[in-house]
Amino acid sequence: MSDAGLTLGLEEDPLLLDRQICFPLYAATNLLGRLYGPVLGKLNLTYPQYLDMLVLWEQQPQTIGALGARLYLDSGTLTPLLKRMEGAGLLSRARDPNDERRVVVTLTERGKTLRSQALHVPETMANGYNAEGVDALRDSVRDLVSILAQHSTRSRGSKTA
Amino acid sequence: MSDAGLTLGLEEDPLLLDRQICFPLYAATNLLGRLYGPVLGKLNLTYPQYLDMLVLWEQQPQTIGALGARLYLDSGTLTPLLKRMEGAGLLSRARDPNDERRVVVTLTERGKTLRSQALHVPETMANGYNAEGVDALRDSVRDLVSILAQHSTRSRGSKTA
DNA sequence: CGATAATGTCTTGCGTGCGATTTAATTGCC
DNA sequence: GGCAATTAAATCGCACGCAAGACATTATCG
Repeated sequence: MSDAGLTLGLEEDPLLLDRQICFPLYAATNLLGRLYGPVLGKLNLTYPQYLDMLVLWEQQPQTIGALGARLYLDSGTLTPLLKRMEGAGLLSRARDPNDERRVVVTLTERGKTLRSQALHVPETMANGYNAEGVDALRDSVRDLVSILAQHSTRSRGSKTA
Repeated sequence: MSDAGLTLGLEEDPLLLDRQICFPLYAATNLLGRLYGPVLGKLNLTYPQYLDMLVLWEQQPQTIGALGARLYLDSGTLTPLLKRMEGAGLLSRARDPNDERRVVVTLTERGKTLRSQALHVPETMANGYNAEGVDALRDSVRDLVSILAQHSTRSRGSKTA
């Protein structure tokens, strides 16, 4: 109805794109995925698959639920993703004999070996940027993630803490 | 081959998930989208559609290219998205008579009116978080975005600067 | 003026993400 | 032991996001 012309100096338009925290995060994620794409493509990995491998290279085997807790994803996303990676020969999926509800993901030799080829990815990506402030930014965003995760009903809260 | 056991104190494993800047950004974006979802659902908007509307509420009409430059997206993403929004009656799309290559996006009355219902979204989302540090974090991520955008061949660089 | 290059959008194919539902297995509870 | 509640994955439908290519329009250059 009105033009909202009553806002004086103090309260600015809350809908300005540049006031949102969500937009830079959204844009940065998209841009980063675009930059990672060609580099990871040489390893026949997509961006989410790469993140999955990072988790598995750290600890392995792991259940789908544990992977999801770490990456803040659920089985609706992970199941098809892992099936593609299984098809690519990077890992195998099998029901946990002790609890047939769970599916345990195990790296194949091919999956383990790929790690050596991935070792250069971080520095390739960092090429050109000075790491100044990046560490602090990463920690700040990580703090935001932990706050957001608390407010999330999904992503099973089976945290270690 | 080897276990990479030669890393002494100085150089840690570059593939640790917690060393990556990309992962918190990825997780934060996903979590944020999940939190925005239900709120925006009441306005029959998705998260990317909401960002689109933020741009259009600021300036309108705009070409698809201009929208893409602002959101760091290309027409491959925007065209189907805008068609859905057109189908929802929020906007109209028409070729620019002065340059038939361009498509100009114009808000309908319904699209303009929706803004008043969206005004409460930012504070609804911020509910619970203290804005302490959020502004600084937003600016830091924005700086990262502008750096990433420079390295991106896509997202037509027709910047105002 | 005509051929060619550049530009802006559309289309296609594929891989996520997510809400919602379904199915199977385990836990609780009596 | 038996049955409801809970849990873990899988499945389904939909909406992105992107690379690559197709297409029409405009600009450029000889």
